[in-house]
Amino acid sequence: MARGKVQLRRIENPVHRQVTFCKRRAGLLKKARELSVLCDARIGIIIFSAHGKLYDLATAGTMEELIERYKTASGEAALQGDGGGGEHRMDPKQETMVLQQEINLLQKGLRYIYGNRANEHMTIEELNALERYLEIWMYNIRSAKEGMLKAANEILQEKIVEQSGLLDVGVMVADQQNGHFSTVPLIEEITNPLTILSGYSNCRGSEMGYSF
Amino acid sequence: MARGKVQLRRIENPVHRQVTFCKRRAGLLKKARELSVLCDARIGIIIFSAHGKLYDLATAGTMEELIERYKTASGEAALQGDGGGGEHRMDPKQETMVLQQEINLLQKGLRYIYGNRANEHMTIEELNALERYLEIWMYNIRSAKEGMLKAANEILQEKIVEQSGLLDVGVMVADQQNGHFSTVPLIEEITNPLTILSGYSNCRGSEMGYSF
DNA sequence: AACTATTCATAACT
DNA sequence: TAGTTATGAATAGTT
Repeated sequence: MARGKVQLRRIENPVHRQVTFCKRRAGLLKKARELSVLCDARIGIIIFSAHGKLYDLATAGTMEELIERYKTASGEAALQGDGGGGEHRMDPKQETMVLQQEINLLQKGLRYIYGNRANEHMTIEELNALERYLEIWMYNIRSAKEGMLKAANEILQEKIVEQSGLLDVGVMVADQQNGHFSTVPLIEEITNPLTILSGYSNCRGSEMGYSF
Repeated sequence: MARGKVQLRRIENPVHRQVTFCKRRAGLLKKARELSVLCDARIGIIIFSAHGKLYDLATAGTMEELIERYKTASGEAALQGDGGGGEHRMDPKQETMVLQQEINLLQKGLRYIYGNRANEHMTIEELNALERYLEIWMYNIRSAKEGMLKAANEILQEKIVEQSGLLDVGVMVADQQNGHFSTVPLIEEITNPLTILSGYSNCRGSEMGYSF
């Protein structure tokens, strides 16, 4: 790649080969980290040198998690046959894996926050991932509450349509703007399960115009 | 790398992110193949896109073989397994109880958000509690990140105390407004002291005495 | 998908 | 083993 075009075959000189291995290995891992950050991907790399030494990288969580997820994801549509790549879709098993990964991260986060930070180390990457989860959660939960509020108001509206009027609805709306609305009285009045639909989303809050 | 230096953080524009993901993924796999050939190495790469699609590469044999070899080489000291437990070095049992409660709620929340909402009912009280947890978490995580940034800045400050100074503060401010800052590469690339922002907006932390 | 202007990675050299 | 440099590669923005 410099001072002479590279020949795509094994470097015979052991010294050159070793030097190139170190340099290119570093370059490869750097590229992987960049790709992971830039494009929000999770990447695991396993490198065995010619002499059998292991070098690895896992940009999110642990290599074990990635391997587990890989097995799940590849096990389904393992009929690609090119041995060098393929694409797969999310399926229930894989989603379960993602879920478990998130739970692990959340538990780790809990220990980190409430426990001794000296005993629980989180990388900045894990913290960023956790923060992203939280943003998504926050959005979903607020959407769910909003939906509940809407449903509750409709029910209340029905119940009191022939009675005194719409006074309490205004209160509820005002509370909604605050991000909260009073719960216990509301819960006592709502007797049916509220199924909320806010749209399952992979989006993060910032992309949805939601500012936390 | 071309027509403008790359910013080492997540590409917000989804189209750009997708295009970059494709290009860089191809580049990464090419680099891996080259390294494998040139230096006689065995390389496995697992990539999960942000949307969960799997892309992989195994330069020798199968990925399964590489994984097996990885597990052997990485040592059997891998003792995992804290799935659902509050195994905790911290003594206060009460804290463990609280922790377990939170985990249960969080798991329920995950199932609720990602799973079938018809199978998982959450009361509005639970949603509110979850929201409060998330707010507290968000605060703690951002505090942790801030602390890391601060520590990194102090180290950087020491290293360059006799050098130029305060030029690139704007960059980090922008990053913080975005809620993210890039991680390892950042520390390597930022050569100026960085100013930390304190205080967060749009969050309620009244229970903790935080004003953000 | 194809095309550059640039930046980046690195082979050879020191 | 580490640092420098000339050069080839990768790729961000654009068409």
